[in-house]
Amino acid sequence: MAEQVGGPAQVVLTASVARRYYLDGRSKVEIAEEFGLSRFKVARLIDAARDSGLVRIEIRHQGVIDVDLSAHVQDRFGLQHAIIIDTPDDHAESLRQHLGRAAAELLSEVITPRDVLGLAWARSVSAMAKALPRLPGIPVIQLTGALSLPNDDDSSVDAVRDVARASGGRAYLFYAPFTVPDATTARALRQQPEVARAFDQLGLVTKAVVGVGLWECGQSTLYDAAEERDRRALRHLGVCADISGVFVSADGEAVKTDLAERMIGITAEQMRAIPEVIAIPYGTAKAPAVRAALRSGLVSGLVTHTALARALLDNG
Amino acid sequence: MAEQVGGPAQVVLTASVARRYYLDGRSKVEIAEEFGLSRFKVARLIDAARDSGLVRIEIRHQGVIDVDLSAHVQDRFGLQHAIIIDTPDDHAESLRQHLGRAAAELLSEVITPRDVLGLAWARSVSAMAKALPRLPGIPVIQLTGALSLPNDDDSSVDAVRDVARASGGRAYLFYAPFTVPDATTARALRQQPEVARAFDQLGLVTKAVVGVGLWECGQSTLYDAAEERDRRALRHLGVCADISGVFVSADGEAVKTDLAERMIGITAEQMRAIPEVIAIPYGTAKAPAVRAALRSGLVSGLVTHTALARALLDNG
DNA sequence: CGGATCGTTGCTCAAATGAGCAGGAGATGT
DNA sequence: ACATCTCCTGCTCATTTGAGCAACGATCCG
Repeated sequence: MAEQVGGPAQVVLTASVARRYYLDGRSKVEIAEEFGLSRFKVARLIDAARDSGLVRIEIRHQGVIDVDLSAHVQDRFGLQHAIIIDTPDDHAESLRQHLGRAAAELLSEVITPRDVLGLAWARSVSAMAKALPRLPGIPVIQLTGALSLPNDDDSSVDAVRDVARASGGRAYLFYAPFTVPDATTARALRQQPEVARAFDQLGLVTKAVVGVGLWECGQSTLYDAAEERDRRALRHLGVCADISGVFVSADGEAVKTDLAERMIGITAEQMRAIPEVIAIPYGTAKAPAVRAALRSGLVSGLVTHTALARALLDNG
Repeated sequence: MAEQVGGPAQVVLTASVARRYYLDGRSKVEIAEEFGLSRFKVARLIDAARDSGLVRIEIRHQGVIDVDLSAHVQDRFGLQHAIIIDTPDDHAESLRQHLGRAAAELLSEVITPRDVLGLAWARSVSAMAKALPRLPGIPVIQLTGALSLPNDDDSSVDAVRDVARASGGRAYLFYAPFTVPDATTARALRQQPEVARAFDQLGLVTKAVVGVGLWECGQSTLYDAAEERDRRALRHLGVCADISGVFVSADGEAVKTDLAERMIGITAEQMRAIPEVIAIPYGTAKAPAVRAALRSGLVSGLVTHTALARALLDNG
């Protein structure tokens, strides 16, 4: 870089040639004829122009997507899709809306009429559902029960209904909590017609959208809703992340838990069978969980913000 | 420009491909293999990236030369060389120094050991001479007499001596004024051995450096030094510019004048015979004169500053 | 002055590339 | 439902382009 290209006349000639080539799109042969040079000379001038920095090529996107970081993350973690939203925002609610919108765009871009869509419970998934404009008429399957949140009227059901309405396709939804007090109740609930009907479709799901939580206080709605016994038990088992109810350790292994028997939701195996699972995590604190989720191979798409993406790369 | 490239996934893919192509210098075939696309698809993505503005290519020079303007001027006026110095400066002395330095660089770039260099009298030529670092050992010919300026110790002779010293070549210099009171004196001076020896070389000159003046008060040292009678007479003859003593009209025709008989200097025909004549004008006021000089075809190289170059293009 | 070395130039040949085209999928109007 | 339209894809073939090479000229030393 920044080597010399010679004297002023040389500089002007080089710049003219580079302009004709890069900006006017002429071929080197044409340029050679125009300037009375050999095409080799033209090629060398253009190389010199690039090497010397006289020609500067930059790739950027005047929008919310950090294309470079997105590509880097996608490449680094071998993802099918990675969308990194460039926002300095760190307010959870606002972040969720931004990411929801981006995820909605991504989904409407990658979904085809032959897809079957699965939605897990997560606030970011709800945000996406609300931002979704229109979709082909595809079936939408609810993947998990819902957690009721104090300050929020969203639920897994709402998201499924929203999306099904946007698509005009069949909605497989049910009303059930994410966790129940005992395994028996859970089994009973799974027998319930609506639940059973939805779970029967699980094997057909081709694309799913999930959230990611870190198994720590305030970093996972599932953690926050769990009893202290379960929190501890799972921590002891090495649980690092919950991917909409699927537990994985820091090194990306699915972890079998007692809690699973008391949950209404998709299993690790079922999730692994889904060709594309898009996660929408946010907050730098969750970086270890996201790393675990990516390592597990369960997640193949990521929609998140710059700060978290950088955290992933810095120590990933 | 600025068309869409599709959804976020598309944007990220396009950016990745464009990065590999433009920044990493991979071939489209390689990229196609890497991303599992056809090479045609890759080509279309790259085109889209350019059209949409995702890839921006700019050509600039982080230096004093405005390469774009230079190329434009060179093209517009069919010049062999055009160097436009980007400076907001409008102080004559400072401008002269900048242009002198640039002209010196240009000269040392284009001069070859087989050239014969001619120097006319002009303050900008002196400035160039002072800035000249080294040159092949070529003959240097003085083209005109000198005008003595009140606040300036430079003269045509000094410039010739400076350059000859820089080159180590033979200097054909003489001590004579640019204008004399009558034609007889002028003829007598031309008979003078030193003058005659220099003028004998005129036909051999292959490159020359000259100044340009506008035939108005304060815009030409020759005008300022002339008597009121001559000023008027030449204005009546339609003289617009003096190119180191060669007079041309606004439409670029050489103008024959009585004054010429009282001058010690190169004629229009002799100047036309020189393959490359580089002019170093400055000051926007001189735009009409420079335009005339360019139109005359006597000048084939230009070293000047942005303001004057823009003035030339705006109304040229 | 002769010889060595370095950079520059234009060549050949194989690979990369662009223009234009035909087939197919999806959208649209009747 | 059907015909038509449009857009997208990947093909062929001719052109453009790059890598490496040998000849040339200039410069530098001995």
